[in-house]
Amino acid sequence: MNQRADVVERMAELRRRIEYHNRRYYEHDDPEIADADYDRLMSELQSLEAQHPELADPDSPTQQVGGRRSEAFSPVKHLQPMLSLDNAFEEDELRAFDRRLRDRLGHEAQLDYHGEPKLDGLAVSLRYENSRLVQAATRGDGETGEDVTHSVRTIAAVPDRLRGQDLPRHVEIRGEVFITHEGFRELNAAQRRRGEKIFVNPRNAAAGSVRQLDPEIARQRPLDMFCYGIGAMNGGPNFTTQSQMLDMLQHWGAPVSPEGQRLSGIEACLAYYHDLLARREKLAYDIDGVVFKVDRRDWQQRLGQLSRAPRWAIAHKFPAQEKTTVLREVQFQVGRTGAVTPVARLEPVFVGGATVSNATLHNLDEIRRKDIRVGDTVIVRRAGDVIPEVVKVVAEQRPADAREVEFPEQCPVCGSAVVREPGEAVHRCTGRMNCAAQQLETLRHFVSRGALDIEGLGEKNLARFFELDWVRRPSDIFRLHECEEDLLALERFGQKSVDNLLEEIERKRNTQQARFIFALGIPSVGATLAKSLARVFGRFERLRQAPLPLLLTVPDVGPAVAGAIRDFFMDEGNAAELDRLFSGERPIVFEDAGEPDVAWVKTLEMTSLLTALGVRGVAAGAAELVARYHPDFASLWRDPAASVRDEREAQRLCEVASVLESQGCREMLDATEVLLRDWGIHWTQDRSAWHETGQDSPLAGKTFVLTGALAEMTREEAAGSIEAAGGKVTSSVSKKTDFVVVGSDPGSKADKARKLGVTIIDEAGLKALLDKRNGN
DNA sequence: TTACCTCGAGCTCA
DNA sequence: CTCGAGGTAA
Repeated sequence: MNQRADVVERMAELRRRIEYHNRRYYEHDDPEIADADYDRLMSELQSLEAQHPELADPDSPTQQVGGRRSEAFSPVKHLQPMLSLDNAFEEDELRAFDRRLRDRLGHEAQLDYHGEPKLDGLAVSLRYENSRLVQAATRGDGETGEDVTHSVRTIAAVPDRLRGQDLPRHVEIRGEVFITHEGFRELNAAQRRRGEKIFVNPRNAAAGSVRQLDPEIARQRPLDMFCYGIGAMNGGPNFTTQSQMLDMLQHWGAPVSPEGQRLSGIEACLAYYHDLLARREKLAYDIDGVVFKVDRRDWQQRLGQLSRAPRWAIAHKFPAQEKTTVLREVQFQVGRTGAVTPVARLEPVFVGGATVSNATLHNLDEIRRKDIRVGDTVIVRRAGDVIPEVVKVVAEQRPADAREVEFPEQCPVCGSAVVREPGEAVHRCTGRMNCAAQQLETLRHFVSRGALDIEGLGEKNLARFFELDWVRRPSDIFRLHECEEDLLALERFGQKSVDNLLEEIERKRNTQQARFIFALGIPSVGATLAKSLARVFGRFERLRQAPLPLLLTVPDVGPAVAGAIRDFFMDEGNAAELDRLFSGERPIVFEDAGEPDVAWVKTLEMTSLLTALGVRGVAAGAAELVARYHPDFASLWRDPAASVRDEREAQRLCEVASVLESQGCREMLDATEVLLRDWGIHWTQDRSAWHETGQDSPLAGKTFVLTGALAEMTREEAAGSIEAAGGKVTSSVSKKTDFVVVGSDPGSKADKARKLGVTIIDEAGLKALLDKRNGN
């Protein structure tokens, strides 16, 4: 069977040739063959590998990420998510960070940190496999970014291959791509010479360059990079500190900031911060703060991370740049829900890398608090990275004719009364769908991305159609085809545009219920809640008909939200609009009209059964629980072995029990108690509370006193956990107290505990106790 | 909120 | 060539 040997040989040859051409391309920027020929080699190899899976090889070039011409901007999943950093703006916050860490680590002496400047560029993750750069990706949402290999590869500072021995099989190196001041000046000079666009700041120039499609343009741009961390890594050397890791990166040939320093203790960090702040102007590139990381890796690991940022690092931001400018006017914008927002129109001023001409003033209280008047000279900054903010008024420069801001009593758009609900900061226009602003905003929301997502119906076009009276409410969108002629007559609307738009609208007649519910723009119903409403009710019509108590059974729906939903559907205008959307020749059609959630149906049954039995006021959660796990309601009371799966559920069962108690349903109450006891829970009538009586809990029967603020939970939460574990929480320390849990800033209870010789533990100690009990 | 890139399509002039 | 839309980043 010579054929097989031939195949093996051909595959080896293909792999060799592809690797050779990869080297020419990647390392020497000097491809020898045309793309098409290269692709032919690649596809032949791919098809051979597909036919002979037993000959596949993980090291084959077909398995390499990035390939030769990875698809520009296609999504890339980071092997390890790219986290963001927690920010500190004041010294206090930095000190609090240090304190938090030392408490958590139980480390009284000072901590070693690694400090480095926080560059103002864009974050990029480089992926090296077998020492070769195979892929570069932007940060994206932290999980998934965009493939920018084609342009990042052209950055001189980014090595195509890592040097040295003991390299990892693969590694993600994280860093910041930026442009120096000098590079920026030269780039703009060149742009001007060529009559091309001038960039407003180095950051945008860098970001723009990285997202150039043509790598040759990127190559002309003075992009630079500093690396500061490692994501996923497989193999390679061990390192025990952040500083060591950076040394290692440098050793591999990756660019690392020369400003990085190891710092002992938080005072050294502050000194470092002030030093860099003073030298900020003299640095070759823009920085917007300093990053501090716990130097020891094992401590980093012990500290772990929160949802979005590691606990062991923080960015100490420089104060935002501020400028003064003149407030020309205050205008009032009316939003979708009628909220009237004051907006400052400012004399344009360049601050923090961008031109600011508008800034929200939030509400009337804010205006009065800052005593902002029209004509005032104000201090403006770009706070928290992006949103412009009027910091304060320069009182000395107030002109004699400065005007106080008068909040309109009538809506500036429709003239309806503007009211302010007691307890709310916002003013609202009462015009509802009679108000053009609210109509237009409603439409904008309806077609927006998370909603029906009608492409081609962007802000500009929508506003045009609105003014022409073609589209005043959502149902009009689906009648646009009736004005096809008029559409064609419009400026910049040819046959193609019209076809595309009408086809898109036609497509979006079919949609999902969650999108549609979100699209309606019911106050406090966002994308997430819309999803759960769709799931729970199964059919839109049921949601529409749902009475208040049913709405309240939905997770995350409380009285306010339930009321808002009810009000929306009760409104006659809304009802008529919905009828229009669902009637006619081609109504809105749901692709996912399904049956309601079984648990929810059971909840309803359960609720009505309890009601029939004369039990009133059963908590929604309890009803939901019972319904979910005991679909045959009656069996619950017959089968005490039925499982209750966790403490929350047990607690809810207790709620049922307390209702049963109050309603005098003795028989059912007894059954409930048996059920709870079976799970090791003792329900006490007097407290309507519950706790575990299990013997294996170290907390069982112990008495706790809590004092001081806890970092991770409130005292109430801690008390809840202790009771759940069978312990007891009291308010004052006595000889009978077993443990005193001391948080930060403890009161006199800690002293008393010391005097009485009661065991003192901290939050970590308490957690340890609780964990032990959860077993395992 | 602003700045930037890409894409499709219309507009304009040769 | 120019515009609007759509997307991304900070």
